[in-house]
Amino acid sequence: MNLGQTNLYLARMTDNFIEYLKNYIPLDKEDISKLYTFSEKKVYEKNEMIFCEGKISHDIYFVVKGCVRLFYNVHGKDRTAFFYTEGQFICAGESYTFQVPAKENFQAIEETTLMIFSRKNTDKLLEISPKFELIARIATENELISCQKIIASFVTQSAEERYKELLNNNGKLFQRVPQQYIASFLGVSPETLSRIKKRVLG
Amino acid sequence: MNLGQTNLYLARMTDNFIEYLKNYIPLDKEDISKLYTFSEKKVYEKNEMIFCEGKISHDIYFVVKGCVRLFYNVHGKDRTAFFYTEGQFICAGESYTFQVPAKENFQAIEETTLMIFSRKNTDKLLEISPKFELIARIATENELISCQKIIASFVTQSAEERYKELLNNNGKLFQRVPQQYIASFLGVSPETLSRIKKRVLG
DNA sequence: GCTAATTCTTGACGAAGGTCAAGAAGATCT
DNA sequence: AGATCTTCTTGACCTTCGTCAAGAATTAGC
Repeated sequence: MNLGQTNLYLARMTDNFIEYLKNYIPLDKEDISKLYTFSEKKVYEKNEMIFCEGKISHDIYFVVKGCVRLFYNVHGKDRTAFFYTEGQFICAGESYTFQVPAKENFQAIEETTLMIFSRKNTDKLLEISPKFELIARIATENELISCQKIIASFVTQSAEERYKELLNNNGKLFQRVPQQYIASFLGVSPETLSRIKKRVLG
Repeated sequence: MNLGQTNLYLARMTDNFIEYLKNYIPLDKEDISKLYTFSEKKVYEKNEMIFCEGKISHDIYFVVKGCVRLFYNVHGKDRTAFFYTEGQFICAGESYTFQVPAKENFQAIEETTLMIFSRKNTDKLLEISPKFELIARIATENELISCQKIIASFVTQSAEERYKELLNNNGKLFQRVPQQYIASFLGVSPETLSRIKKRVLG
């Protein structure tokens, strides 16, 4: 791939970012230019760590392309709690909000392009225009809704039911995410997920 | 209790509501008067249903006094997923945001006083002043953080560990909430919680 | 394309949790 | 306070899941 192609590729990815935000609210050229001024783009390679537990989070990330997993460290083993794909914001909420050390780890599962908004820049954007405040609120609301659904699934469903639902609603995830990560997302061991799969798919 | 006492009591409860909001942001007299104009206070008796699944949610609630449980109906049995106490907002997020039928049920566990904000009034408040937009965003952020913690606890902890943590961080809940509700919140049967209790407390 | 890692599957076994049922303890109502 | 209803506890049994270990399949690196 030559440089010209690479630039074209990155330009398209950046457009995706704006397209995703336009789902929330219309943006004019000035808004878009401000977004670029107050953000930074970064490409992470497969398995690269984006953010590690113990640090204080100063950034909000937006997935332009790729897939990120959120995992926690439990007695040396890691447990995946969430996946972020194109169009989603990533943030270690408690650490970012209250400036306490984070328990979260974020890792790129595949080559992943993120827009990064520092706290300073985010605050500036929120001040500049109520549009960005609205985007922030809607993005937060959407993430809250998906978190509430996950909790509901833990309280109301068996591991097998959660597996079936994930297969129906987000089956592509199985194509891009190692099964062991999905297992812990579903709250079971890799071996159990393997057996559930066999049982369900025959 | 005579009428005079009742009014005094309700006045104090209402002040609590404003006090809680002042934790988010300073409010002047005009803000406070607007909040009263665009909300309604209602007292629910013990075990009274506040909102039932299948309906479309048009309201956000704020707990002034009392305790509310969120539960889902699973094959005729109910599973408690969350408790709301003084100072928290309650909302059937997906239903309220996208106007689809809700899966959530909200029930008062004790006599409970709520401030009710209709969608219409909420939108009006958000338009009137960026202060209310800020309150909305912070309240949403806080609920998101607590949801993320719950998911983390399901993914990283055993039922016994979740029990111990709840005992440490929110032990009062055991004084006001029937144990069977806490059991399903922890993701286990009432019998299992009973055994965990015996094991942990001796 | 071959080798070396890594990941996934399978079996065996033990630990943990669910269910049913019956009795104890606690709450509620008049 | 006594009767009734509900909730909590306990035991027995069974199902499900986790763990360990070994082999199969897939992926990654050279």
